[in-house]
Amino acid sequence: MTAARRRRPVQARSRETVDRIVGAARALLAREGAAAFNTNRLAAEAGLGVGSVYEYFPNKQAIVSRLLDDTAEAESSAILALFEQLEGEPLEQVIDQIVALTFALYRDNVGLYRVLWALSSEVREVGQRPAERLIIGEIDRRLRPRAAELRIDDVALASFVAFHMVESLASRLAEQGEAWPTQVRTREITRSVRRYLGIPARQTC
Amino acid sequence: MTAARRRRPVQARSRETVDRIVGAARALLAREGAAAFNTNRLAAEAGLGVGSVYEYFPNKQAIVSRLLDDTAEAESSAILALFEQLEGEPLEQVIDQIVALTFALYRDNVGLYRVLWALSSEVREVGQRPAERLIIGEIDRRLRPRAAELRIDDVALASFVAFHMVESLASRLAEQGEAWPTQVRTREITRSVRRYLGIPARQTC
Amino acid sequence: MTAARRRRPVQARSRETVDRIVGAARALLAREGAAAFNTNRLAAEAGLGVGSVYEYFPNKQAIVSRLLDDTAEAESSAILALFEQLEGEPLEQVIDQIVALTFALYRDNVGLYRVLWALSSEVREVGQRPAERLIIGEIDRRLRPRAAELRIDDVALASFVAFHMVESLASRLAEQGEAWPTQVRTREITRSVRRYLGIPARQTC
Amino acid sequence: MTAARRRRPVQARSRETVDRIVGAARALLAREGAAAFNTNRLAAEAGLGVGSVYEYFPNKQAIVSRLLDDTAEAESSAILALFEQLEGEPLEQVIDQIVALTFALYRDNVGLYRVLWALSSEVREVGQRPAERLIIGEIDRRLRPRAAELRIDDVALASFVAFHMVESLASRLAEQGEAWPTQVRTREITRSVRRYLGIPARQTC
DNA sequence: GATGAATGAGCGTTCATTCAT
DNA sequence: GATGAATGAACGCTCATTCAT
Repeated sequence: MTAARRRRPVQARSRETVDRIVGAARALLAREGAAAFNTNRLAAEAGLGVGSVYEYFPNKQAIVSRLLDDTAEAESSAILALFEQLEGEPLEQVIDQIVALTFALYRDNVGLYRVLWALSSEVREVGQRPAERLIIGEIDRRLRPRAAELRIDDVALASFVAFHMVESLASRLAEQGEAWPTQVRTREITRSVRRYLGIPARQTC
Repeated sequence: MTAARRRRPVQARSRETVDRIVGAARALLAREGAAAFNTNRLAAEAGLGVGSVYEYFPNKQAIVSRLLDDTAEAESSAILALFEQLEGEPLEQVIDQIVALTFALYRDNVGLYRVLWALSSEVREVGQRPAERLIIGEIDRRLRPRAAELRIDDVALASFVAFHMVESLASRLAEQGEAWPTQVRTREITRSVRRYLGIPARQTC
Repeated sequence: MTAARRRRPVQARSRETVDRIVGAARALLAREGAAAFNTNRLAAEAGLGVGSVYEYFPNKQAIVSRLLDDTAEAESSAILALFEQLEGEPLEQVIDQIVALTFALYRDNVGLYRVLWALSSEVREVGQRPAERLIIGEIDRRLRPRAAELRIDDVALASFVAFHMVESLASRLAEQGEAWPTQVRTREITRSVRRYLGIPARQTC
Repeated sequence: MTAARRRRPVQARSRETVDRIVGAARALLAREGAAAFNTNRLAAEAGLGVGSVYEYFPNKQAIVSRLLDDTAEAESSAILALFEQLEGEPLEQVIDQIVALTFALYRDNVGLYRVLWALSSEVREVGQRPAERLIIGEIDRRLRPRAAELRIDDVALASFVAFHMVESLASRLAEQGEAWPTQVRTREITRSVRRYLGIPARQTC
């Protein structure tokens, strides 16, 4: 237990320093963009020496990857958590809520994503991202029981399209804050997926 | 007229050189990627001195912007030409053809776009791109007469969403060549927009 | 005596740690070369923290110097021991044996010497190395009684030249394993010194 | 001819710049040692920007190699020229002159060689250096006709040993300016080779 | 207008050394 | 005495940009 008490703070310190670096990277990127994101500035932003950054990350690209992974992980785990929470709820409800959450997440992170995108030339192909596969799987699982009723031939394709429809419309509409209010934009995304999946709109009872 | 005759060749020469630079940039980017794209390599690829490149472009970013604009312009003018050619055709037909063309364009250019995007961290806001506005305007113009029939409240929003739905699904599905055949993917995009716009599936009733 | 008994183990511990560091340095250098020889790697190799290395050596150069000294000391003490063992033997015999030993030592250590030399740009002048002086002194002592007979004017010079002739030919020939067999190479070095010193070839007259 | 006149100055300029870099490298190395030899200091010493250095050399190591090659080339061509000039002269004469030249060359360059040695960890093996092979070949060519008379069994071995004997004694003795005068030192090297090769000393007629 | 040698700020990265624990 | 996380000066090298020709 003494050993544990001794080792724990060290690990905690490490994690803390890594978090400081990642946090500084996020802040720097958000505040000053990709052009200002260099290892010396990053270290300064984190309140560390450059060497310390390299104590925890093998190179600059690894920091970008970490940021990319962290952000994707945060988003997908939020979405998967909501899926879980909505287990058993009717599809209509699920769509409403997932769309609202996706939209909110994009509104907060789309700038960061853009910059990260620009920094990592070697991006994983769409559809290869593990988080994406999990979410599409979740959609697939809910769609499959109602496939016949909704006249969906290829559930995998429908899930893929539904996911990307929500994700890309959310990202595109997230930037249109001046043209339409939030509620209008989310309702429009909801309507898109519902109609795509052949789910009758609630209002037309 | 004498003056014009004298200036014309010079301007023609200029245009030609600019085209050579832009062409070389496109070729270099396609062949060796964003990392190899620097002004010295570009000048060599274009068969010019570096100085000559700076005679026609104030800086590197201007070349990237020009490439971005040229590509967007080529795409949108192809789409706008198709719109014009389909003037008077029923919406159903128009959607089919435009989707097919958009998908084909994306399949060919998505690599170049990715690389250009990575190079220009300061990208114009979505919705600000002039080509995009023109296409959305074209959609708007065709949608407006049938707005009542299709129960579309906000035609501008519907046009925006329809455009981005096609564009983003095309870009996402363009990379899924191994999962589904081309025809299946384009049909699915077509179905998405049709359903979104409330156009009944049986196109030829 | 109590004080001595208390200090001794501490000093013994110190010596042991120093030996561990020096041994690790030698191993690291032999295994991975000069480029991989840095204080962090060395500490890891020695199973110590970097700080501990600095407890025993003021800086990196001191470790290199120590290694250099240790190796030179090992070599020269082997040679001096052989000289002592051959006390009273005829010069011809002594030369044979010393050459054979020198050649063997070089064949084993030339790689380490090369690497150490590359690491220490500030090397002592030739002739200043204490071990060298001792060996040259030993040669001098044996040569002096026979100086008249061998018609040697300047015994100090002859000793210096004889030493360096053996040492440098040994180091050069040590790398020519593919061109000539070991016995041929050592015989040639022996012949060189003998002739230089004017010792007639038929050793056992 | 106009083209030639135009191109020539450019090539001349290039060569001049390369020479400036090489000269600066030599001066810097000689004056401040290996530790001060870095690309920025070198560029400053040459009165150029760092970039210009990299216009002519792919990396730092290439400059060291160039220096090494230049120095070896200068030395060996001086020696080979002397060999040529002494064509037909008796071996005794040749040895005298070659030793004197070698000694003089070493006295001037031994410091530079030491530093270059330290900078290039990946040094060519002894015996692999092309200049060395040429000189040994030259010795071999002169020794062969007299091999029987001098009772030399293996001319190749004798040439190798003679070369390295002169070279290494020259380099070792070059640093002993305070112990013995130049003439004494060169005479001792000459005596060494003569005796090694079995050539009777001039003085003992 | 064209050239390309020259530039040098600034990058990513290393590693000898320190010092709080 | 031991530790190893933290440091930051300094390195090798790149490449957008300039300017004398």
